[in-house]
Amino acid sequence: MGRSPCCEQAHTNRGAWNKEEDDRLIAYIKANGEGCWRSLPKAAGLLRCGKSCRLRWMNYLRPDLKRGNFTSQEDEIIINLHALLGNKWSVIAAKLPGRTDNEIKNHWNTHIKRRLIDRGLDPKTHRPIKTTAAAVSPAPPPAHDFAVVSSNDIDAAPEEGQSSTTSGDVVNLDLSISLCLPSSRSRTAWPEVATTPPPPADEAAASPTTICFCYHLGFRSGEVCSCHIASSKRHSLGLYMRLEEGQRIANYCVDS
DNA sequence: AAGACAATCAACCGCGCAATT
DNA sequence: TAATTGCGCGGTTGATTGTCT
Repeated sequence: MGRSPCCEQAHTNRGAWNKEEDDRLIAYIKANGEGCWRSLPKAAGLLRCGKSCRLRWMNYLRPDLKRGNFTSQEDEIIINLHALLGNKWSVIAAKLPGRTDNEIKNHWNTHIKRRLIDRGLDPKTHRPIKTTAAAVSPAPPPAHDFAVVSSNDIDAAPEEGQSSTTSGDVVNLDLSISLCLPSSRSRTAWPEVATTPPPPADEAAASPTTICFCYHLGFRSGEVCSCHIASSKRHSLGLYMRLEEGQRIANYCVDS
């Protein structure tokens, strides 16, 4: 199955956007809203492909975007969500109002990743980096290979202004988070927590193997997953997570 | 002052998926 | 059912800016 190019490359501008192009795009979307990106450039009088227009709007021109440096609180949220979700930048961005997936991805790659390495943590798995002996041992289990955590293992929430992850050996997670399978719209496999297909909603609510992150991350039903378990039932579910030896869990709530 | 190098981030690319034809 | 289209995502690139020597 062939795939046609998204636009007529020969007749489109590329590279950095200029002020006039930005103004045209803003004016058009203000007047007409976000519609069909493919037809937008022509309608707006832009020599850009629709994809480029969408990217420019989403990542730079949207009025609700928050510019400027990431706060330490935002960093913590990113780290926690990345530990749970991996490189699901769009999902992470959905929990940080005013931030885009591209911005978060760049911030991760340029700042946070290095900071984790400096702390001796593998930025992919969020676990302590093993020394040479580990190089010849089998690959470590995936970051999302979870086990049940008893509530007795939970530390109190960190004091205000105190970052539990900065202590190095504390895993900073929202223990009210649970996980469900991704929606059919999701692009790639989600962390392999639930290993069986999702049971019907009623059954799922009672099953300890069917848990939903998304609800507790503040997403509405069906927003990022296909789970429709009644919200009242989801609250009774717990977090399943594997701990490395010596690791502790600090209670941390993503929703402020 | 100038060149080399590193860091940053906007923009591009290719792909997967769902919807449409 | 297969082909096509459009959107959105994650990974990567490259231009710009900052810092060091």
